[in-house]
Amino acid sequence: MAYEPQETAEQRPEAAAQKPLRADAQRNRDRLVEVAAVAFAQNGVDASLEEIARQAGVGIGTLYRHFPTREHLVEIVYRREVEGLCAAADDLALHHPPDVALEQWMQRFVDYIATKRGLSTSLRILLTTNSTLFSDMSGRVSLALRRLVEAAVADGSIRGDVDASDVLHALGGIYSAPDTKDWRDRSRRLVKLLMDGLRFGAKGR
Amino acid sequence: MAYEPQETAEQRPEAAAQKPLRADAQRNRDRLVEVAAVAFAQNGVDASLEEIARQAGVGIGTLYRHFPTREHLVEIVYRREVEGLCAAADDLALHHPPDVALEQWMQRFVDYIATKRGLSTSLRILLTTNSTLFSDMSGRVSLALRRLVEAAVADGSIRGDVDASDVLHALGGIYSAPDTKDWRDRSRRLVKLLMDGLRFGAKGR
DNA sequence: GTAAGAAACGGAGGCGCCTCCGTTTTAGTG
DNA sequence: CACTAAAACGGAGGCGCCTCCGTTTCTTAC
Repeated sequence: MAYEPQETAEQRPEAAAQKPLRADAQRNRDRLVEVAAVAFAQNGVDASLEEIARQAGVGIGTLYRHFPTREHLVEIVYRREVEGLCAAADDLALHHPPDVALEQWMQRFVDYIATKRGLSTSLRILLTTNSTLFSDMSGRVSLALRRLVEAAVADGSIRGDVDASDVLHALGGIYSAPDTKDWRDRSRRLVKLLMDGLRFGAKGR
Repeated sequence: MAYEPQETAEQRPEAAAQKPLRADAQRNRDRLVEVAAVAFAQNGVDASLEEIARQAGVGIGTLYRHFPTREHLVEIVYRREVEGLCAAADDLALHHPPDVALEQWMQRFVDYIATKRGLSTSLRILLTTNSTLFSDMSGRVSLALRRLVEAAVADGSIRGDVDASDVLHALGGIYSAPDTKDWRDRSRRLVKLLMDGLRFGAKGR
């Protein structure tokens, strides 16, 4: 049960430390993940693995060598998307005023959730089976959000009496909203509304 | 969300009220459930449905007509087994002194849990998806146990300062015990131990 | 009985899963 | 370069899933 979270990947022999892949292997692996991301978003996690292999231009054997089970592949795709989402936060912060960056990031968050709605069952299984994954990922997301919010507060473009967890909480409504046709539009409106609320009462109004 | 638990099956048009099956259909359905119970216990819930159909002497199409998905079949089997377990309580109560009836029933409970250990993942999914099923079934079990315990207490063959929930709680250890080879023996010993504790301090000691 | 319609049957067919292993590609080494 | 071992590839094959629809069996009414 004891676990030493400080040690680095190199020191842990069992995970993530594996030697660099051969060039062709790396190439194929990347393509598989890329194709899988699209396929899962389009057809849900039950998308045909054979089809994914075909579209990536590799044999089904190759897919299974890289990802022994469907869940492995789903997990990798999920991690990659969360990382993309967090990276976008930094990127937006560089190229926009803080409040705009925050708003755009939240819109991206909506898009991200949108692709995950079909996957809910399977993701839930994955996340209950592998709770490390969950805390890992939600930690990253809230960290990214925190930076955006704090920058916007510091800059005076949104009100000072809120923090990241308030905003995340407000975004929570997106999850629970019914799965209707207009879910996406509704969510976008919610983000706009939220931003108006955040901007109102800012120092510089 | 509102739900009216008092209404009978006949009054609810959508469920369980369906007209009696044709004789051959009923026969086949029963055989399928019976075979499936054995197959699931032996090979887990991933047992081949084609094999089940074959062993029941029907075509795969027949199986799918009766049970549109694997989960349907698993649910029916599960319900049937819980009902069998509860019925056994009444039966044992008729043919044995109360304390013996209780002990034997607990041993049967161990057997029942034993068959469910392989199914845990799939059952968990089923039970989280369909929480009615869960409360339904655990309600029945604790009711059956309550009758046994109360009879034994009334009769003076076990001590009077316990109730059904105490006993159920004590049995809880069975679940969490590690899944070793000797799990069953260990659990049987646990039941014997528990019974000794219950008999000790009874009026008639 | 028997005739007719309804209900149920069953298995072929098409697809996806995953394993296994003969073939090909890569990355070192002289 | 040329050679070789190791790594990676890929797809055939065997199995299970599930649907679809032509065939069989049951039930009801005469």
